[in-house]
Amino acid sequence: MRWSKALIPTHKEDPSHAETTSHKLMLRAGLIRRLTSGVYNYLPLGWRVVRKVEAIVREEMDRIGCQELLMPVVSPAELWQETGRWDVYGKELWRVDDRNGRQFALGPTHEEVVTDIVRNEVRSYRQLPFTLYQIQTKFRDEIRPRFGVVRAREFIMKDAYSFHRDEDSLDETYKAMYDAYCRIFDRCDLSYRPVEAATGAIGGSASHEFMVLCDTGESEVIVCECGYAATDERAEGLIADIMPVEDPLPMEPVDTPGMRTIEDVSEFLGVEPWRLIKTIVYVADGEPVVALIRGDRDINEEKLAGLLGASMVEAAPPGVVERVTGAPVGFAGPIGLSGVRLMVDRSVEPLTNVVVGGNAVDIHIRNVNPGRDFITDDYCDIAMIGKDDLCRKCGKVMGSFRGIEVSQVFKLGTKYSDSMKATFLNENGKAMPFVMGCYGLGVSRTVAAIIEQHSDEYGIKWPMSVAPFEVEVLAVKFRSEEVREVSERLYDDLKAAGVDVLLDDRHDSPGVKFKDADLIGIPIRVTIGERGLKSGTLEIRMRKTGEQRDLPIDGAAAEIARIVEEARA
RNA sequence: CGGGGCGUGGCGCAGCCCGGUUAGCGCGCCUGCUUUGGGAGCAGGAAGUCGGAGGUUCGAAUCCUCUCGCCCCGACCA
Repeated sequence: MRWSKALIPTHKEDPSHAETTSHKLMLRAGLIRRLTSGVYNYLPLGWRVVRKVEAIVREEMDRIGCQELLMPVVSPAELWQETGRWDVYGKELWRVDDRNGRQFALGPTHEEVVTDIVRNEVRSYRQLPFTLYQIQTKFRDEIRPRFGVVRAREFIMKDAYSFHRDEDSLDETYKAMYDAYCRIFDRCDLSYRPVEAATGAIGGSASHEFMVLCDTGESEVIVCECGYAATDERAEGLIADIMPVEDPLPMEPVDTPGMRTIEDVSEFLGVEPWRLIKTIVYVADGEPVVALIRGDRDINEEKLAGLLGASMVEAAPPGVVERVTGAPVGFAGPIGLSGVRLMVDRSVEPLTNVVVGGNAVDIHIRNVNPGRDFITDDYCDIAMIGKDDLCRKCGKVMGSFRGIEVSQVFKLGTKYSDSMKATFLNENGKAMPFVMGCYGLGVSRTVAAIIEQHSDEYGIKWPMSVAPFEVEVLAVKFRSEEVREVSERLYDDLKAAGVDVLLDDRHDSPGVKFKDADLIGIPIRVTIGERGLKSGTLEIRMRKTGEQRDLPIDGAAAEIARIVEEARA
């Protein structure tokens, strides 16, 4: 490609509305342009990178025996209603109507569609297992798109779905996919970490996310030196017990007029928040549930939903709270409740003489003792992880880092095959639901993640494996016949050698061309100028290390092609 | 959805508070000449319904009302 003919619109100044490194550089280097909030054009340079990443993904998917296919972006509402996700997915599911008012979803993920294919086409256990994948534009109507393509409403994703006769077979593919993902991110030269993850709206029994380490990342990961790593939504920890040993005192109701929050009550009664029990009423798939946790901690709704086996858990509306507790919001407590399931976090167990809501207006109760004043069958973990929590595996204090979630894999089990009645016949002729796994990888997000980890104050430093071009031939003073001739010959020779090469043949001043070269970050820059030509040399410079040296013009193309070959992943 | 901010040639911004010639600046773009190893110089030039609608006024980029869009923080969320 010749720069003079290419659409590579670079900018000298940072765009005013971009905050993160990758967002700024993708705009400045002419990789992307915003069309509207959370929706981007991929310009030629950006698209070349996307294609390189896709190629790596395809190679690694094909290597473990996956088959590529393409499903439609648009799918009918009925399919989503079969699994209940038409309602569960919420506003993030981008819905559209056709001219007859029929409803459709723009696919955010394709479990329903792929399961529909498989239930119609696959009959026998002999055909199992297999994995289908696609690379496609996905839609999620994000509540707040941000950071350029990192959280976009329209983005490019690789999604794969595996089908099995049993859990063992799923485990095998899950492991193979996990390993393939490691190879993909290694080849993209990313520093990443797989971590245990929550399953969220996709559902299923186990899940990992691959996190690219990055301070501006949106996700928080909890890690322990023993090797434990999980997202903050998923992480389990031991909440340090700070309750001193006390003798239980008799319960005592107290007037707390208008004191509805932990903060209010804590201040009003002069007790620390951890000496209160927070009581929250939820509605889980239509059923009210009461959750208890130490007053200074928060409930993790994700964990609560998991333990209840519910697909949707949300804070109960005031009406439900009143019906369940007999009091308006702000005075709920565990004492005297009946006919409602009680979920008690482990942090409550060691508490003595604490304050709870009195289930009556303007009343709280002091000196409540779990086990004596209310009973639970079992203490569970429904706590949002906290800063000083200890590792459950080794007991040490855990740390955290921030990251960009570039992919997530799930063991779905039969969640979708059950609700969509997707079955195969086993050896005994019995209809069994497919056991499924699904495996997403954000391609466009991966591109941004690579930039986050590979840039400096001057611009991007592409790894060879994903660079839009492998070599840039920078002709200083392209008007000079000698320079032009050598540049053109090198350009042709490199192309002939199968190297992706960009020739900067613009009639601009050297400064402009050097700055642009640094900005777009092609791994190898070859500078051809009158200065070097006098001694029969050209200069080769590595963007990543800054290392540079002169090469004799004769044989330069072969030498450069060799270096490129060596650096390809 | 709550809070904050911003919409002025392609990009980055000034002007607005305190209304008053043809709305400016830097970069970019076009033409010509010179220049060519780290964002060149000179000369000439094109390009803006000041986000949109309504209002106040003799007069609105500027004041008022409504509206649309964009960004940030939060809530939320594979």
